Amino acid sequence: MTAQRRVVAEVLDGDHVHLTADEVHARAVAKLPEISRATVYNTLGELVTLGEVLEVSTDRRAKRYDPNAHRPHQHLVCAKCGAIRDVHPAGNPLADLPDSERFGFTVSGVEMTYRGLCPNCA
Amino acid sequence: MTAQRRVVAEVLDGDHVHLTADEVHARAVAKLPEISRATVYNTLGELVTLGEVLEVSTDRRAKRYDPNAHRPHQHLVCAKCGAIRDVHPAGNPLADLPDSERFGFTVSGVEMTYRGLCPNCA
DNA sequence: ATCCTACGATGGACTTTGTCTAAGTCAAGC
DNA sequence: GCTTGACTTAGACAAAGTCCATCGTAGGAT
Repeated sequence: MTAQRRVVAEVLDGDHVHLTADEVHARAVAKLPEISRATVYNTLGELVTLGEVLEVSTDRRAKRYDPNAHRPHQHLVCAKCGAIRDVHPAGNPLADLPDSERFGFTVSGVEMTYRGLCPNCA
Repeated sequence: MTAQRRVVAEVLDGDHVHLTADEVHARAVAKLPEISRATVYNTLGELVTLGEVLEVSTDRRAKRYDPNAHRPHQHLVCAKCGAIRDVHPAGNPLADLPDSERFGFTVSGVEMTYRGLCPNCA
């Protein structure tokens, strides 16, 4: 556990946090000016491998990193400002895929992205 | 309707077709050698605007273009080889998001990506 | 205390995907 | 035969991410 890794972990702390790698880097630099982009990417990659952080791709721009890796959830995204909320749909979406629609695949998970407008943008 | 646009439309024809822009370009070049990348991008963008083709982002690499724009569907992706199938889950995933989980958003749609292993890779 | 070693950090080059722009081409209409 | 405008082209550019050679440093060995 180096200073660099501690700083990255500190930046990724809180609820409804969905920062891009660049945003993580910018905030890490504020705490530790000499930290490099490569180190932030490496550390984020390790956190993902350890299962401490989830990668989220709600748009085709940058990956976002979600420290809420402990409770399964989906995402709700504002089409205008990009705000992201963690949400918990009812039911089990995996069960909603009939065998006839599985084409012999071994289905192990599903990602859902709800789209809409947040109260500010609506 | 120019030769270039016709070729792009021809490439995007069939079932379970999910080509990247580069793949579309490669196949278009096979039919019309002088077609440029920019024209393929422009034409794909127009087809998306017209609602004839859907953009699909199942991984964080390239966008894919799905000519099956007429019937709503979701996608099932092999984690290993990247094969993509169109699928039709039962139920209405939009209705599964309780009001208490909407945070005041006006929710208008949802994208689902099922992940698993295809028969070949399993 | 000094030297060695190995791991992690660093910066920069590189890759991929996509967009933009300036210039070129072609057909239709005057 | 020109002009106009839409479409196409090639290449430059941008954003996000990965890769790699080098550098620093902490901890162990002498």
